Amino acid sequence: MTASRTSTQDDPRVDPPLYAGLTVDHSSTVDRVADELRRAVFDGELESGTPLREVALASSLGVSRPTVREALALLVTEGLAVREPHRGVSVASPDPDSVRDLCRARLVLEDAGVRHWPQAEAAARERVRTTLAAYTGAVRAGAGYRELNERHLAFHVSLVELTGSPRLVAAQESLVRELRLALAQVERIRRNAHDQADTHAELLALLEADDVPGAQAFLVRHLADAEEAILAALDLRAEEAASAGTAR
Amino acid sequence: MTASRTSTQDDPRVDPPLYAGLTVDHSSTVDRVADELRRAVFDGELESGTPLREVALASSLGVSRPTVREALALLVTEGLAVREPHRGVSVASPDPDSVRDLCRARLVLEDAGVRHWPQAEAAARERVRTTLAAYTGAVRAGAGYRELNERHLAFHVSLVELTGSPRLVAAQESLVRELRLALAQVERIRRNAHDQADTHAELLALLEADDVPGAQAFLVRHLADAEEAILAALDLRAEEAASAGTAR
DNA sequence: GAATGTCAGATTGTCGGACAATCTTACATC
DNA sequence: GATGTAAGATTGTCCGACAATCTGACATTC
Repeated sequence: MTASRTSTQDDPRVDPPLYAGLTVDHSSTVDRVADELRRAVFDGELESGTPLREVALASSLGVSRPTVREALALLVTEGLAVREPHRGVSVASPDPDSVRDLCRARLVLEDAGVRHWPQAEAAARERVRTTLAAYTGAVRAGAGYRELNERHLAFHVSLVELTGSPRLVAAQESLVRELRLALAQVERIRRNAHDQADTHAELLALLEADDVPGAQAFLVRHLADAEEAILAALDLRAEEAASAGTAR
Repeated sequence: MTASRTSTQDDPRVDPPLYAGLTVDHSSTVDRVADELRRAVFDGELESGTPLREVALASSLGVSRPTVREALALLVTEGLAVREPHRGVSVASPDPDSVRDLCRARLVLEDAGVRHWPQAEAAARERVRTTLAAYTGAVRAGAGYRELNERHLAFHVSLVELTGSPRLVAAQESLVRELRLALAQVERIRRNAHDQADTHAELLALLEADDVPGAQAFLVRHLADAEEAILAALDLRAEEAASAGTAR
């Protein structure tokens, strides 16, 4: 309620629609620390399970302990880290059950978005097209697997945006964040992202043809495939970790 | 991922299934402060828009400012309060757009739950029945409107539990929390909750008959009615506030 | 008279230090 | 082998302090 504590402020006092494109960074230190931690987690610099010590992070980042604490609390509510009372927070470790749940949940949200396609606002439909174009463009440009993941997940978020519901989009973004964590942990080993640009183009084609049931069925298959791929990679990663453990 | 920082811990070290029913309150001071604030908000003690000053709350609750800050951060992430940079946090004020979004979003989640009825686990189905029974029981017992709201919303959460997805349930609980806030603000004026026990019984009957499409259609109507009722009450409340403002 | 500059008060954002409570680990004891 | 004890580390909570920022009132300038 009373949403939008966002940056851009359209103040009614300033009459002319001037001063567009001017923005000031209103981010707090806590936000920047949280951003840095997220980046490190997504980039695989922080392996899953790694403890995030408050004092160490504070001195390392040049901020105070309360600031780090607040940032860690953010990560915890986002599901990127877990807090065990009196034991501190550590990077969350994706387990198969979590991945399965993530995929089931996002199927519900993305399916809702696809169903809304006919009634969706033109702007939302256009956003689906542009995010897909950005994805395929990145694929053709031979972008790194991290950027490909970004673009890929952005497309799936844009599907939920078809519902026009900010809260559903927020929920999807939360799911995608956790998924990104899982992917980051997986891709520390297999440093590649599937090229699924064609697959997604096919999905969009079905939508453009107003074939909603077809798009739904397509989405079900696509997400099932994705789930299977992630689980397989996760399994492979667990095996390697186990063999590394016994070898030691 | 690696969920459950919950209270009950099933430790594999203790062999006999003894010590059941023994629990220790592991809640932190922050949690208790947050609980108290939620209660005050839901009970209408704190009107929407009321600023939540850190120092005042700290001295009033007998805790330190950092503790209050952390609790307020929790409320903000839950959507029960909003933080404006350098201006502090205040109780969120439900506006019509938010209510519409909440209803649209929960329709997606609850509809997903209803669709899952045939494949849902027996325990989940049983939970729907028990929460409905608790609701109707409370209605017959002439419970207060607060308890009725609790039971009513619990039923709608139980519908999402049919999906078997913890994350979807968490999302629904978040939506319901915001809805509770809106209802609390509305009911400061009209201190009554609709008796919708019969309506919900009808929904369950459709499910028991495995008439999923019927249940879906029923749910759409029911949620549309609920949305309309809340919006009307909200409108009425806004009018009273306006007239009170001009009268002063 | 409207826009702008300035100041004081209030509140938050961030910091540093401090201490108690708790967990872990290792060691000692029965 | 189970239990008790001590040390070290880490978190949970608190206090005090200061800078940054917002608000509002007042003075200034054109």
